[in-house]
Amino acid sequence: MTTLATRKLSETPSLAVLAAERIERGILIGDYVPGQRLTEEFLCAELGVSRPPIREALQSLARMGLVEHQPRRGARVTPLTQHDVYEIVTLRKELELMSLRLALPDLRPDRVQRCHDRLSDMEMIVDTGDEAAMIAAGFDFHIALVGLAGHSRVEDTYHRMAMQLQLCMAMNNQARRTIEDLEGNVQRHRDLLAAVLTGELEVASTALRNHGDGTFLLEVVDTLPGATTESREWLQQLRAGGAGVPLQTT
Amino acid sequence: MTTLATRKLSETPSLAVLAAERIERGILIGDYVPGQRLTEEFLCAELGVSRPPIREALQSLARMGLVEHQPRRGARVTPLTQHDVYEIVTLRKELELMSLRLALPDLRPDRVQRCHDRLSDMEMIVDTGDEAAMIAAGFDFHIALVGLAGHSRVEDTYHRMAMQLQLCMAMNNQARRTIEDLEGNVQRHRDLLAAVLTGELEVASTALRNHGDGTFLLEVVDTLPGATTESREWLQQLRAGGAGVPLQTT
DNA sequence: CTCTCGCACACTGTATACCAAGTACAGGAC
DNA sequence: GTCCTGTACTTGGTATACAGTGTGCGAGAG
Repeated sequence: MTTLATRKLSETPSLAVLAAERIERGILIGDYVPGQRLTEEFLCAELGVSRPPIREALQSLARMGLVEHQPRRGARVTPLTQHDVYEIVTLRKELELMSLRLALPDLRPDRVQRCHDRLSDMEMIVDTGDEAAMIAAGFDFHIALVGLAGHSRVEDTYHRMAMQLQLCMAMNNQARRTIEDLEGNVQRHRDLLAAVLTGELEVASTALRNHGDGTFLLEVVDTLPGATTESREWLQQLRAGGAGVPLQTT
Repeated sequence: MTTLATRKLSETPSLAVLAAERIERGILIGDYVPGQRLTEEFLCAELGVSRPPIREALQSLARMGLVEHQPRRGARVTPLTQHDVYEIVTLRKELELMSLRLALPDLRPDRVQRCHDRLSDMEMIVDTGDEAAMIAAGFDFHIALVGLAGHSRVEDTYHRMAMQLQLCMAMNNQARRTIEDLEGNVQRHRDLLAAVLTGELEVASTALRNHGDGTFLLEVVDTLPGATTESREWLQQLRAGGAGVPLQTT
């Protein structure tokens, strides 16, 4: 057990934060699967910390939508429904478009630089071949992209959404599927950034639309429970218009 | 002190939730003003509960954006900047429009009913003359309106935003300003719902635009620190186009 | 054999006490 | 007047205890 408490306490990230990171990673990696109960006692033993920090971490994860809190029953990894996937994907598109609308009239050099930095991170990961890291880095890039708008609340919301989308991908991974080509993946993001930096809303939003859809989810999404009228309709449209759309998501 | 622990335990809302409600109310009423430190010990004494529930409540409020948590310094009521107000108002419009786009093609009777219910609540409040309750009820109505889309993540985000907007209004109240006419206020919301129920996006979004802007904030927003390029530009546009726009917000 | 009731266990929600570490402020030295 | 230092206050974390509730299992009835 542990390693958590062994990190130097002086470098201030609280144990609750560290615990949250660890659990989050466990969820996104697939160590903890959707529906699995996460009892406080178990996590205490696993991470070597006492209950209060664990409770705090679980709250934080609940806010990110990665775990669900049931009143006297504790927490479990959020079991996503088809409707959830619909919500996540539609929210994503909406937030990205809103950000572009806000950002394009006045692209700030420092914010653009942040995008380039995230792109550099991705390039460095290509060599390592670390697929999980590439996925995470891809999301960081998208967050930086949304950050172009300088709208912290939108960025926060996007961040939460990204976590949940990663959870979707984690479920997908279990159903066998990986990023086929790391370098190609980076190139796609490079192209997207270039399109955004033209400053043309039309160009940027088109690039965004073609960049990646929920298409990669199509295989798994049918197996999920919790279909609703909305989710079914969305899925139908996605299938109808999905020809020629790349299979990547991040 | 107290009354909190005296509520029957059997009806299960946890002490943390109750504490959060109480503190939230204290903030929105103006008992606790922006920037004020909220020490755990003080709140324990005030609410008659121990530290763990208080800490949990503060976390929850931090997530709603009503308090700010500083690493070793504790929590304080969020001191809003001009940029924050800009973000809140723009996010609001965006979320409401998104909801309408999603909802109008297929208005569900049960969700519409919920809007009517909230409207009824407002009507009942007219007689009591309780201004604070009217403000809260107004927000509940708007949340129900957003709920027409059946998109829980958008609704959640809207809810958080609404809390922060109420915080803005609380600041405003201190600078003297109240709802002039409760019945008129209800009527405005009645009209808005009617416009939405036409099912015409154009009609609905126009009604939304005219329903209430950040206009009521114009007096206070200048006194706030933290102006940015974005917030200044927004404010300018608001002033330019603001003629004839009602002064209400909720 | 199946269904239901009830009981024991497991876990959360809360309280309490306590320690370590960091921040802020006041007072003194230069 | 400025800088430094020590002290008080507060948070972050641990340990422990306990009550109440949900869960699952087993025994007994039909």
